[in-house]
Amino acid sequence: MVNIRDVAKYCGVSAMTVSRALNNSGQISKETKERILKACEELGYRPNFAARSLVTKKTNMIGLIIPDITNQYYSQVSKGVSSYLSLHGYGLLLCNSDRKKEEEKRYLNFLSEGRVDGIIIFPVKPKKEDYEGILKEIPLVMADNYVDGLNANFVGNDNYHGASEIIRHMVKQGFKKIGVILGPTSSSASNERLRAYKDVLAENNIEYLSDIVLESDATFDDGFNLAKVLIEKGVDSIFAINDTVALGVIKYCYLNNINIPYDIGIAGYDNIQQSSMLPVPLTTVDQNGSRMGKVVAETMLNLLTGGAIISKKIILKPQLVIRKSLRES
Amino acid sequence: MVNIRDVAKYCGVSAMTVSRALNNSGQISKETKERILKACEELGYRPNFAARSLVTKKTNMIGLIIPDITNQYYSQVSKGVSSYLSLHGYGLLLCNSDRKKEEEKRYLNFLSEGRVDGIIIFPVKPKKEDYEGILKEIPLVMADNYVDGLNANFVGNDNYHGASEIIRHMVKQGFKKIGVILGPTSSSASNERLRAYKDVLAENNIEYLSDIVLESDATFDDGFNLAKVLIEKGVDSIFAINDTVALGVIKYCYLNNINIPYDIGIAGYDNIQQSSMLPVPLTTVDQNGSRMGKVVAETMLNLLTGGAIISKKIILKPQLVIRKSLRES
DNA sequence: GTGAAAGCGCTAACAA
DNA sequence: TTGTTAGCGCTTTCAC
Repeated sequence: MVNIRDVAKYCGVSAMTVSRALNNSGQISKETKERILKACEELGYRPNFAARSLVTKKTNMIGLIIPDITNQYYSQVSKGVSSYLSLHGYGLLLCNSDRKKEEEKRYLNFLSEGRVDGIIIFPVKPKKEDYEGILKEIPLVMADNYVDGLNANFVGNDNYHGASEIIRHMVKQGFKKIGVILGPTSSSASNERLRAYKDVLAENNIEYLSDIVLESDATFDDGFNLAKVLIEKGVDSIFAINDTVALGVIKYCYLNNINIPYDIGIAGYDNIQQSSMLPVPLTTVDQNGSRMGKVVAETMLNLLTGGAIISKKIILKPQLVIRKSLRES
Repeated sequence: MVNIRDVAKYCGVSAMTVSRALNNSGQISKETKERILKACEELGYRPNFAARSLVTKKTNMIGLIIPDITNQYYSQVSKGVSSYLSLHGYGLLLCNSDRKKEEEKRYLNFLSEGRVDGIIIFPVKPKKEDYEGILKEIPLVMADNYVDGLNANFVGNDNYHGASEIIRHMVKQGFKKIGVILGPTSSSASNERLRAYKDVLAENNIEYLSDIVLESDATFDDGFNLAKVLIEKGVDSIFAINDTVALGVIKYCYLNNINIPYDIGIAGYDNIQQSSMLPVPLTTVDQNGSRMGKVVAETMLNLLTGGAIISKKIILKPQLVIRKSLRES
């Protein structure tokens, strides 16, 4: 592997001059610069990342920890992050926590060896103490699940708003016994949506029944399995914590000849691409993962460059997407 | 940031001894080792990645270049790669080329600064000369699109086999004028499937009509737009290069009240999760992205550890998944 | 079983 | 405008 000194020797200059040519730093005559750049081409010189980052203390890398890359919301987030970073000369170190706390911890450890300049995390069942240590060591942006009392930058979706909108729509469509499939209790997103659910029921004088509000790990299989439970309890509709769960519910209905939306109404959350192409298109809430990705990456880079941070807490407004799974209006 | 010398001083030993304790290398008494490890805990010491990799010339990082992370096949591949790497102490540097050649090149450059120990690439419109240079510098595993004459490790899906199976099934179901939406001409996957298409038609004495075989960039929108073109040409069925394209076709049919499978038969490729949950479930070919991810990562690590490589060219067999979009058997 | 010296490839700071 | 020196934090080599 050819190094900076080989180039220097080849050009009859010092290593420092080559470094300057490559980094546009300091004063350097146009001719020598061009000569050096040409030599780098010819010799196939590539600056050594480790050496550079050892001295500059910068990696131009950002770590992204997400629960599940095969979930479309997160893949959109990843794409948004990736595009924004790439545009600004940064690389992405992707960590798929698989919704496991231990994996998340392992990755946090892995990243904290100085592999990245900052960490963006979409945490699973977050607790304050999990992130207090790392927060002192490396810039951190948290997303989706707010951790109370943690002085970290946060970008969230307005879950209360999104859920209120869709539940209100459900009530307006005439549904009265609305079953819910939540995410884990430690998920603030899930809790906010539950709060909205309760408030909208109260607004409409509908009794809250805790036995038709179920907790889950927010997977497709959970949707499939819990649909059975809820339907046996006589709900007239189901609000799923995300579209993937809703797809599980829909699969159950499909296999059991339960008509959507007349036997049962279904509402999702996320607006994944396929939601619009179902037998009965899914009414859902669009969180715009790609926008989230961009914003979270932008926040990170602002943090790194010390640029003005408008707010330590950014809340994005999701949008209700009305389709046919809650009957026609 | 606390470094190895701080730990050494704290323990009253040399930096070297600390290094040994951390790496299980060389001889070291059990007591000192434990004492040092405990001190590392206490001081919150984290080994510096850059310094370590500067001397060892290892990063424990693998770069993955894929066309589009929001495509489910690639997100499954990514998950497969990620899990396997994580299991073996490696990290994943994800590069989303966005199906753009220039992005791919930029990433290749970025990675070749010694940021990773090896590169796994799912190339877009690959040409031999694009990879000859990089191949000399860093271990490379190519996937999906074979590049003729390039002496690189390759993992592919048997596209000829997969396409033959599904086209044969189409013919058996009575379809005679089968329109095709291909990927780019430079994609060997696409070309192999086209070859299978031609061979199966010939086998069955069906004339090959080049005007119902269209090229595309393999996106959802391409499926939607080209469906119109093909249907106006009077095809009785469409074989889409992937499920995403097929979903585009299905959306077109849905919006135009064209009945699947009676007005038109649809076949996809990839078996993404949602294919089974469509109004009319999609007959497709399962490439098992997660298995592909695992195999490609395994090949990479074998390459790095110099372990026996069974073959430089691994071909995985995909599986025909029969559902209802080509009528019931 | 442990330590001292050297150096990985680069850039910051200062000197010329 | 260019060069010299030093050192980033670690491991390799060799000596004890």
